[in-house]
Amino acid sequence: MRAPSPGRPARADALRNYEHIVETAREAFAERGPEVSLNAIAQRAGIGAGTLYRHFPTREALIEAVYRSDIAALTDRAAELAAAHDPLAALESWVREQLVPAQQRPGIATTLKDALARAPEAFSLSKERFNQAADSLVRSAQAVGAIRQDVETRDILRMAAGIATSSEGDPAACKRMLTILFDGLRPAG
Amino acid sequence: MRAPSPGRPARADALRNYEHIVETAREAFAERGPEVSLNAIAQRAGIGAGTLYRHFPTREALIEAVYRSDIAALTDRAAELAAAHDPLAALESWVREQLVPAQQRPGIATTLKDALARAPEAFSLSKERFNQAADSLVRSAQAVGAIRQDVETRDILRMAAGIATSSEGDPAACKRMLTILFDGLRPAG
DNA sequence: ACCTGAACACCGTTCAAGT
DNA sequence: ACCTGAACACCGTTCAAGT
Repeated sequence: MRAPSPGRPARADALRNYEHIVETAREAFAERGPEVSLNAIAQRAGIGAGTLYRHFPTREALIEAVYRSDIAALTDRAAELAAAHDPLAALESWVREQLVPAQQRPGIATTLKDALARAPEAFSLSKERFNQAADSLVRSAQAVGAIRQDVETRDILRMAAGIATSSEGDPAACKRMLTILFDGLRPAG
Repeated sequence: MRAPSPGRPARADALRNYEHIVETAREAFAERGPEVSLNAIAQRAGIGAGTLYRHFPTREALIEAVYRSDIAALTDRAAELAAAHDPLAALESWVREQLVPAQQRPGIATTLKDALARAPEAFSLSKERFNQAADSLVRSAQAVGAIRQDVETRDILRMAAGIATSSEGDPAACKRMLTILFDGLRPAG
């Protein structure tokens, strides 16, 4: 069993198609949501359906390519915050101001959920790096005793995802739930 | 604009079809998940697709009918727990032992999410009653100061839904997240 | 090597025709 | 009144045929 390896192709014309599909999909996801028909994306990009499917064997693969740069930005931002603030402030700021807003954009929640589920297999470098960045923030906060020891990084990511996706269009509710989450993360009394 | 009113029909043959569709759908959802084709359900029930669509104009309506009794059981259980325990124990027991396990069954999470979103319009009695039961548990716990005042019932339901659906197949993670939730619900310090 | 686009087996949904 | 089931416009996916 070989890995799907959805890498960028080498030949110039194939690479052009690949990039063009990703850009077209980005527009289509933004306009119509992440459930938009793949045939429609192919047609809009002016290429055959088979070309889309060879480059991106699953819808997931296409979504991943579209949001790869966003995942990378989240990863970079985590490192910046860790360098500039104390561990708890860095973690809280990252979740509240970067992760949750990102997950409220269509498509990216799916990607991050997938990152969380599959990263152990390390099939995608950007997802692996994302998980490591999140884990680093959490471990640092635990190391200084700012949050409880009996929590795992994926618990926080999952709860943040649940809050982000369930509070669509209600920022006040989102803030309330995040406050509950972070109060619940305090060291057990 | 008239309400869809997906009530049970009066004529005996139509009622028989209605009930048979619900039972067939219940089996199909359990076996194949809540995304199973409606045409497949109709065929399996031995009725025409049009009959299914007249009784249940949307997939949501069919799911609602299938899980109506489960919603009612959850509602009843809330009242029982409120009568038998102190408010915090009742709320915590209800969420941990009834609500979250229920949401982990396929289909019912969708129904409860819908209940939460639409209950203000009170278009379905069982959903309205469910929300009132949950609200009663939360208000009682707030009245005795057992949980924070600045939380709304729907925040708790949403977070519980997020935890239930994101922790599939990992009971230990589910327990950890529920502990974070309930610690976060303590009166603000 | 890579691409096209017709073709396949599906899907949700509708509606003329039946009883 | 209620039901049937063919028909419509789609969907994801594949693959022979081209370049």
